[in-house]
Formats: sequence, structure tokens, C-alpha cells
Amino acid sequence: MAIARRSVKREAILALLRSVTCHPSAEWLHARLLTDFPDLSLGTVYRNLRQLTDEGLIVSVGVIGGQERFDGNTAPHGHFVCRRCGAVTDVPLKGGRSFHRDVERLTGGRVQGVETTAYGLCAKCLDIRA
Amino acid sequence: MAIARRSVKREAILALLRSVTCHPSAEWLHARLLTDFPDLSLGTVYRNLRQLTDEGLIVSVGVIGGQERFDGNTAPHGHFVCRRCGAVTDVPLKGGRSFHRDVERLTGGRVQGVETTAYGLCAKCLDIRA
DNA sequence: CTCCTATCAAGAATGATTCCTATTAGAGGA
DNA sequence: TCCTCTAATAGGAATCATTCTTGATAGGAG
Repeated sequence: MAIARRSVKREAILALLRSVTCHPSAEWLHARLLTDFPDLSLGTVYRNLRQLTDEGLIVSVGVIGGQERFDGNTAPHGHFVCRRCGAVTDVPLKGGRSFHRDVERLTGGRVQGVETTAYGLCAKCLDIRA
Repeated sequence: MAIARRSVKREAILALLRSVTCHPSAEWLHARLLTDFPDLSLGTVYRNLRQLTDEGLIVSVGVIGGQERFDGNTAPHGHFVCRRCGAVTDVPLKGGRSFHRDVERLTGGRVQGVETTAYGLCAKCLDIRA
């Protein structure tokens, strides 16, 4: 099977995802890229996000508020997700790869990625609440 | 604000979730409870799962294959999710609460829960593949 | 008994994601 | 250059989990 042909739009999606410190949804990326590619369809964004995820070039942060969120930073790090506003913050991780190894040893499976996520309320939403 | 009234069906959902070692979806729970409560509606399962999650009595494992999965075991532990078949396995966690503390210190927010999940292929799906 | 509130079923509505189809564009060979 | 094959793409329809709305029911407080 031929290696995936390069695609200007897929590369633009990847570049945007890498240039940004937030954790966008497909819709956000689509809206943002529409200025450079007026004929970009949302379906194309979804298809390419999936492909990039399968290739390991990007990472899925999971579904937050009904929308899947992605991260262009594949270096191991954790996330903090605000349950109220949906904001996602990167948090450095100390642990190393011990969990990765434990899982493979205990389950006999192969681990492709580890996601550590804390859920709660961000500082901003704590203020609003108070 | 009155405390949530007790509800037979909510308690049945919670009991089933706690009695089981798998990580069911709303639909699975609904099908399973239908024998005891023939008039249980799927909407009721969703509403009560959300409420139980908000109360911290159960935990969401995240959306896997388009369906949200829940866990009645609220003790800290990690998960291993097979990307092929969607199976979820519990994995003990060594780390302790350092990530929890780090997040609160770095972001100023309040952490309600931490989810550590490894993604990959389970032993069974590795065999099929080979 | 009478509000007031929580629960519930049923089904409609929502909305993210995927699927389908026809079209386009690029690479390699003749 | 022209042809052919294949991947990429747009556009829109289809899918499907989840949420919302409505109307009905029941329990507790006064």
C-alpha cells in the first residue's frame, strides 16, 4: 500500500495544531483554516485529524463537552480539563514511563499512548462561582 | 436546595455499576436493567448517570467508540483501552496524588478527579492481528 | 388536603461525526 | 505531452449517542 500522499490541507491542519498552545476541536480548526482554504470542508478536517492521529503525529485529548479535542504536542504531558468551561491546560508530568510498562506487563497488550487528565474547575471558573 | 430525592432506579443503576468489573455504556446498563424495570427509559439512565457523576459516586472513563463509559469503582486506578475492540481493563496506579497536587499548584484550579488512561491494542487483538 | 419538588417515560431535537458519491489533482509511464 | 491510476477532496446526506421538552406521577412539608 502506497504511503499516504502528501496533502496541502493535511499539512496545514498539522501546522496549525502545532503552532497553537490550545487544544482545538475539529470545528475550531475548520473555522480557523477557512480563511486560507475557503473550500475546506469539515469532513476533510475530520478525515485528516483521524489520519494524523493514526499516524501518531497528533494526539487526541478526548471528548470534552461533546467535541473531540486534539493536541499537536506529542511529548508526554498531562492535561487539566475544566468541567465548567471546557478549557484545557497542559501540565508537566514527572512519572516517567512506569505506567506504560505496567500496563503492558499486566495486560499483555501493546500501549500506543498514555493520557493523564485531571478534571475539575479552573481558577477562572472558581472565581465566578465564589 | 433540597438534597436529591432517593430514587429506586438511580440506586439500581449505581448498584449494577458497582457490582460489575467491566466499564459499561448507558445503553448496556439500560439493556441490562430492562429485565428488572421494564419501563426504564434510556433517557432516565442518561440523566441518572450524569447526576451520579456530578455527585462523584461514579466516574466517567471517557468516550470510547462514540459511547461514554462509566466505572463504579471510584478508588484511584488507571485504565487500558483497546483501540480495536474497545475493551477497558483496570490497572493499579502507583503514583499517588502528586499529579493532583501539581495541577492545583500550577493552575490555581480545583481538581475533582484524575483519569490515567493508556491506549493501544489488548492481547487478544494483538493475536488476531498477528 | 394542597403545594412544591423530584422523578420519570416517551419521543422529538440536537449536534458531532461518519459515510457516500462525484470530482479534482498529482505522479509516473509511454 | 497525454493517459491512467490513485488519493484527496467537497458537499451533503445519514447515523447515532446524547440532551431536551413535555406531561404525568408521587412523596414530603405545612
